Amino acid sequence: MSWNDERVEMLKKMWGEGQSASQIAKELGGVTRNAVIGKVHRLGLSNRNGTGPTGAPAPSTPDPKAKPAAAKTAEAPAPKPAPKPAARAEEQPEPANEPVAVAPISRIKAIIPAGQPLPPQPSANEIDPAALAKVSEIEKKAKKLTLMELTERTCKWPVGDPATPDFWFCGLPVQSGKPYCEAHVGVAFQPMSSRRDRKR
DNA sequence: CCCTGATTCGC
DNA sequence: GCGAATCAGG
Repeated sequence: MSWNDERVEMLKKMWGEGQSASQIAKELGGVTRNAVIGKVHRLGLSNRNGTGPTGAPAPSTPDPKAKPAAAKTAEAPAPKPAPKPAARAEEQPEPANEPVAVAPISRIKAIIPAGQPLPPQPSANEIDPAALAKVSEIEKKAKKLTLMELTERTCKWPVGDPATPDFWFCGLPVQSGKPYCEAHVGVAFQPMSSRRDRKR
């Protein structure tokens, strides 16, 4: 594979979106994250600075400080949080286990940082009691990861209100293929039969 | 252990 | 120019 225009554009786009090199590599295919990083550097966009619009690329400070290695990645996406998920009283975004397209895991990181609604919130409601019990139990063991700590193999089940400090992601090992751990898969993927219309 | 980006250097 | 190996860190 080579860096044709399309691929470079994709790279630029995703990098600009804050995607990690490994994710970009996966998306592009045929390259490793090293290749992506190498390309990023060659393109001169290693620093996720929006190149100065006024042609002022704001070159790194000519700081003669001896310490070329490890340039702390000081990124501050700081999205605008505040969306009250509780507003979702009417809708019930719980995915069933059929043609449901839960958040594609490769996109989840791209979506969340953008201040978008989070994955299926367990509106503890209408869910198999057994599964629920299981959840509350494993939540004690949850690793309580932050957004940045999530990976393809950590449960992305959100717990709490994003607007409060008591917000975290489950983080337990995911069930192969799914975005959630076993317990959360249990409540997220309800058989259509069990979540029958209870009102709707 | 999982992951991140940064750098080096032979190709 | 490319990217694997390596490094430095979370």
